[in-house]
Amino acid sequence: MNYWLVKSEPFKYSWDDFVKEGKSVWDGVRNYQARNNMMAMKKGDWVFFYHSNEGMEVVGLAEVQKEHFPDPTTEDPRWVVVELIPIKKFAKTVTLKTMKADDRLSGLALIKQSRLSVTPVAKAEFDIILSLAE
DNA sequence: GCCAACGTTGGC
DNA sequence: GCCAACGTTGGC
Repeated sequence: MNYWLVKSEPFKYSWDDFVKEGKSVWDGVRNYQARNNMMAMKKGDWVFFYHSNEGMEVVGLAEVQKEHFPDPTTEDPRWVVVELIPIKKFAKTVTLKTMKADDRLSGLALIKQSRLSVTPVAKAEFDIILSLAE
């Protein structure tokens, strides 16, 4: 069981859009590191859903429904997608500010590699963020 | 809106 | 294969 974090700009695709559709094919990733992370995702892994640019906070929890398959939005075979389903919206969102201020989260890939759209989250980090969200 | 970080491209 | 130029992302 692994843990991840995906980013989306809420004015393009928000948590509410995600819930409305009931699932999401995470397409459009054109970065090798992010792609590699998606390829490592297993069905049942948990995924934080983060709003970048506006909000800058973790808003909810999702789960990997389908492991990687070719990105239907491109002919290029290098790119893959995963399918995610929403699990729950957090009672309290966890802002980037909060995470940056927490020493226990100083190693978070989200903070260290702010431009990467799909990042791994360690079990310990996952538990801390989850506890901050409840 | 600015700019730092960083990935990608292309000339050599 | 190096590196400068350029484009994109995302925090502030």
